[in-house]
Formats: sequence, C-alpha cells, structure tokens
Amino acid sequence: MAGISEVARLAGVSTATVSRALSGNGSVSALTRDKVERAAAELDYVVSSTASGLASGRTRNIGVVMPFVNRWYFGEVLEGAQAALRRRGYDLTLYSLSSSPDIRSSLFDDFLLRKRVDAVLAICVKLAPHEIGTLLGLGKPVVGVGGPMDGVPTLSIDDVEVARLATEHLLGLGHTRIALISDTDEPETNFHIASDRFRGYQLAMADAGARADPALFRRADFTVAGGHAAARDLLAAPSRPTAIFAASDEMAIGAMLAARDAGLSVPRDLSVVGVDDHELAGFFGLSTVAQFPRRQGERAAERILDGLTPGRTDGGLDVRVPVQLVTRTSTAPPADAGVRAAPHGSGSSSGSAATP
Amino acid sequence: MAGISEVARLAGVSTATVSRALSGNGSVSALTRDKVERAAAELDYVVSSTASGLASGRTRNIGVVMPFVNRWYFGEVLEGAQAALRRRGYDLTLYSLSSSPDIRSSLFDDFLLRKRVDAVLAICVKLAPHEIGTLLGLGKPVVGVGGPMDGVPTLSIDDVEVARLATEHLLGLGHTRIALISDTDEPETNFHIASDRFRGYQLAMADAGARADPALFRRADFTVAGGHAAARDLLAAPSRPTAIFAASDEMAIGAMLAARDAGLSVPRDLSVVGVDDHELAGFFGLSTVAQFPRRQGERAAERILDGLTPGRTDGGLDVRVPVQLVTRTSTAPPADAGVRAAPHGSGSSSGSAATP
DNA sequence: TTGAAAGCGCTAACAT
DNA sequence: ATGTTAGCGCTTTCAA
Repeated sequence: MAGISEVARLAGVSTATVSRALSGNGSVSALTRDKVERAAAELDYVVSSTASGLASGRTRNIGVVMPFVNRWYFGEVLEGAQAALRRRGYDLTLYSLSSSPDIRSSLFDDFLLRKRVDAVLAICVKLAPHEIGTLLGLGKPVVGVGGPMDGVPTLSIDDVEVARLATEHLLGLGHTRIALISDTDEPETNFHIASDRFRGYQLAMADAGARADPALFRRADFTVAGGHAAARDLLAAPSRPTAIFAASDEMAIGAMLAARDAGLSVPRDLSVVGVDDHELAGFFGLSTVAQFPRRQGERAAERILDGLTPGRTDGGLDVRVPVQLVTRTSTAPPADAGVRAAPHGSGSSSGSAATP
Repeated sequence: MAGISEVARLAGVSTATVSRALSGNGSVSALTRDKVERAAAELDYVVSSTASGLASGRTRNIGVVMPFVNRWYFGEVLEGAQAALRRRGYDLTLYSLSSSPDIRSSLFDDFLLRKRVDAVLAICVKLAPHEIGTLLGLGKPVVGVGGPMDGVPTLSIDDVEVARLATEHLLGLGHTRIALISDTDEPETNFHIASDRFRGYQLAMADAGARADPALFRRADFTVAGGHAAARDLLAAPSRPTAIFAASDEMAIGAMLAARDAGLSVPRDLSVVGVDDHELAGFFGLSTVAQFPRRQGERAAERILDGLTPGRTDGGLDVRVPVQLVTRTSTAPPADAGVRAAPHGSGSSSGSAATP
C-alpha cells in the first residue's frame, strides 16, 4: 500500500524522480536509480495502474477479442499472446464473443471504450468498419489475426495455399478421388477461411488435371462430430473417395474414426489429411498442415506492443505467417496405385492408425 | 472522447450529479436521471475506467488465475466466468500460469497488486498462505474453484464422491475387476483431486467387498494420449480388467481407443467411465460423471461480485457444486455376468462405440 | 436531491 | 539530472 511519495521520501528524492527511475522514461543517474529501486523494494511499492493510467493515458493492458476461448486454436493463440504480453509487463483483458450473442455491440460501445486497454487484438473476429473506426479514432491500435481487415494490420496464414499443400500432398501420393470436408464461411467471424480452403483444393485439383467432384464435398462445422458425420456419409456413397482433405484436424480426426467404424483402414483404404496440427494430431498419426497458433498469438502481441512504441517500425500491413506440411501415418498411396506397396504390415481393419 | 463535464453541461447539472445518475450511487430524481442519460447517450459518453478507478478505488475488473487456458475444463470455466462478469458490467483480466514457470512470483508481486483488479478468482491454483495474505491484506477478495484453501471461500466438487459414483456405477453393473487410471497430485495446482478420486474408488470398492487391486492402477497425465498408453498397458496384462474408471474424460477416451486397438469392443469386452462430461464424451458414447465447469465459472464470478457488494450475504465458505452421473454406451454388465445379454448386435471388433 | 470542491496517485511539462 | 507543479477525469464528502 506504500505510495510513490513514501518511496520518494525514503530514497531522498522527488516523486518525479521515482517515477522516472522506475518507468525508465526520462534520465536518472545510476546512483539515484539504485537508491530508488532499493527504497521501492524495501516498501514493496507497486505502481497503481489506475493512477498511472489516468496520468499517462497508457494502461499497459491489451484487450483480446475472440469468438470463443474453448477451441484448441483459440486457446493456443490466447496462451501465446498472454505469454508475450506478460514478458513485456502487460496485462491481457479478455473479451469472448461467445458469452452471449448480443454482447458484441456493448463490447464496442462500452467495454472497449472505457480506457481500460491501450490496444486491441482481434482474433478471427471481423470488425465492421465503424468498429475499427471507433477504435482507431480513440487512438487504440488494432492488430488482427486470421484474415485481412481494411486498415488493420493482420497476421494470417494463406488459406488457399494451406489447402493446396494438403491437396497436393494427396495428389502426389497418387490420389485423384479426393473428398473435401469444409464449411461455408460464417459471417462476422471467420473471414474467408472456409472458402479459401475450398479454392486451394480446387486449384490443386485443376492443376493436377483431377476432378473436384461436387459429389465429394461435404459441409461440416469444424468439430470431430461434424467430420465424423460428413465422412460417414462420404464413405457410404457408391463410389467412395480414396482420400479426404478435412479443413481442420478435428474434422479429420472425426473422419478417421468414421473410416474405422466403416471397417476401413487408414491409410490403406483411405488417406486423411487435416489442417492445424492439433494437440491430438500426433496421437492419431494424422498428417496435417500445421499452423502455429501459439506463435501467432505471440507475434500478434509483439506486433501490437511495437505499434505502441513509436520507435519501432511496423513490418508492413498484412503479414503471412508460415505453415508446414507434417506427414504422419494417415496418408499413403491409394491401394490401387500400384506405385509402391502399402508401407505397413497390419492386415486387419482396426489398429495402427490410433497408435501414437 | 466526451468527458463527464460535457455531459454535465449538456444536461444542465453538475458533474457530481452525472456521476450519481450514471453509477446508481446516491439519489437522483427520475427527471434528472433521464436528462443525464439522454445527454450521455447524445455525446457517446463512456466513463473512463482509470479515472473512475482512481477516484473510487474500484476498477470493475476481476483477475482470473488458472494453470492454463487450453484444456477443456479451464476453457469452460473461463467462458462461464467471462459471461457472468460481463453481464454485470465487469471486465476479466486473465493470468495464465502456463506462460512461463517463473511467472508466478511476478504475478503476485507485481501484476495482481497494481490495482487493476478488484478481486481474484483462483481456478485450481492453490495459493500459498502468503499469497492469500497479500491479496486479502490489500482488500482484494479471493474466491477459489477446485479445492479448499484456508481463508478463501471455494467452489468445488466432492472428488471422493465423484469417484465413488463412477466406481459404484461399474460395481452396480456387476464388475469387480475395475482398473483405475489417475494421476498423483501435482503440487501448486491440483490440490487433492487425483488422490481424492483414488480414495473414492477405494472406498466404493471396499464397500462392495471388491478388491482395489494395485496391479489395476495406472498413472496418466489427464490427456488422451496418457489414457491410451495406460489402458494399453492394462489390457495387455495377463488378467485384464473388465472395466476402467479414468479420472478424466480425456483419459477415458484414450482408454476406449486403446481397447479398440486391442481388438476389444466397448462395452462388450470392456466398460469405461470417465469424469467431466467433456465435449467429446457424447460423441464417443462415454459414460461419465459430469461436472459443469461453465456453471462453476459463472457461480464463482457471481460469488465474488456478491462479495464486493456489501449488501449481499455470503453463502458460507466452501460450497459443493453438483455433479451427475451420465450413462451412455461405454458401460454395460461384464460379458460373463450372465445377468443380461450384451445390448448390441454388431459382432465385430470395431464400430458402435464411436457412433454418436 | 443537488452542487462545490477536495482529492485519488501518478506523470509530464517546465524549470533549474 | 532533478525538483516543482499542474493536471489526468472521476467520485465523494460536505453543505445547502
């Protein structure tokens, strides 16, 4: 509970000097700084963020807005952002849109405007122009993750490229009847993620002279259950695909489970590739295109802090973050490819795919 | 950017009256309140939380501390707390301990002390006495979720009872060779969760006159992969169990997958029961003891806000929150029980268990 | 019920 | 490099 004036008294300097010494703003002699630091430690002094924020206009707190926290991707981004912010002495105030459907307007009309945060990280939340306008008008920088927004620097993966990578992996193994499990774009949150992945798939197929058969497309909602249902449907069709590209690992895992339920072996009878490198992907032996959401969260946080520090230069507007094809045991040449023998020994229907 | 004085001028009253009208503290005539509200709306006035916080000592912000955000249980608690806080106009500032191992001391020495939060919710984080002391000494109420802490009101499930419920469910079906997959307690975070569940299992077994065979216990780390490995091991043993109680759904799901890998059918050859009612439990047909983490988060949030409002009474110190046995298709009488026939038609090894 | 005015604890000119 | 001082924008006595 000691205040800055007690520290000043104990150190034998003015409160202004204490402020300078502890914040690093303004010049203080090494000796004085030392005295001040000693005194502060002695008194367990901790700056009051409300007082400091009121006086300086800076809160050392970043608002993070995301559609929900309870999906693997978002949790990872959150952990990454949290870690990066804390390293630089910043707090993170969380705004999850899933709390209630009508929360969104109050968020932008009240919560984000009460000067609690210095800047906003929008994770896969497509801000409306007026929302961006309000924030920027208030001098609050915004950094986005997950898709381009007008006037907002953004980190994102190239979703077309991701789908192309995954599809080309399957094509390269000799597959041509490749099914796609994806979603249609949800307004307000997901930008063009689903449709971009759709396009990447189509482009890769076209480039390879393969047919993107509409009968091999199924919609699902990015969950295990959704992927399971979609794959079950695909696999029951008269002429089933030899491979499935699912636009998320959770759906891909659902597809692998559906294959097993249908008595099919992965990858002998069906190859499956996903996107994310979900924590369960390794366990299921799932080949996937890894994105690195924790790194994305870290980079977004660093980016926004740099934007708050006038000295640092901004690295251009929209930054692409890397992805990487990770091949495991869920993909192999199709059984009738004849190029090489199936690379495993187990002959029966259940088993190897789920062994880590 | 309009301040309280603009609002006061437009409404033709003093800033004090504006403050009273908008905050609800102190009495204002209906007419005046109306004028003030109009003026505030007209000017898009939003109170500055730093100024308000400095003047009043209240920030309308709650700190939430948890070991990590990226596990289903914690994500749910977080969503629940977030929703409840937002409903009452509060913000939520998140402190995840997983960011870095040495973060913890700085959290309690700096971050939580800078008057950014009015109170702290500790989710499955066992606070040391001096940490609690600091917080309470600063007048910051603390509410815990997940286990008793001295001097801190806590919401928790009865872990002994949870394990007993699950074990008795299996015993009631006729199982006696019941394996346990759990962990040993981690210091600093998990209280007695693992050991309490161990005890509940033992008590139930003893009450039923069954033997809690040490050879049927395996440690695992609450993950799918951990449960899978533990179950694989159990099922390879000379005399394998007819049922497994896993102390979390993720481990239980791992166990179900291991059973399938071993060519065993669930529940015909093996019954599995978990704890949590994880989002995937329904998909896998997993019988489980549901706890309701979202509700836990909500209740904890409401509890702490009530503690901040002097009028409301506190509902006693440690509150037990309800759990509920949910039976699905992963549990059935053992094959040799002879009581009733196996309740399904599929004769082969893979299949029904993963069908939602 | 309302207004006047004194802070809340710190930062940032401006001096020196 | 350091001290003096005027706010930052609001809340809350205290008086009326």
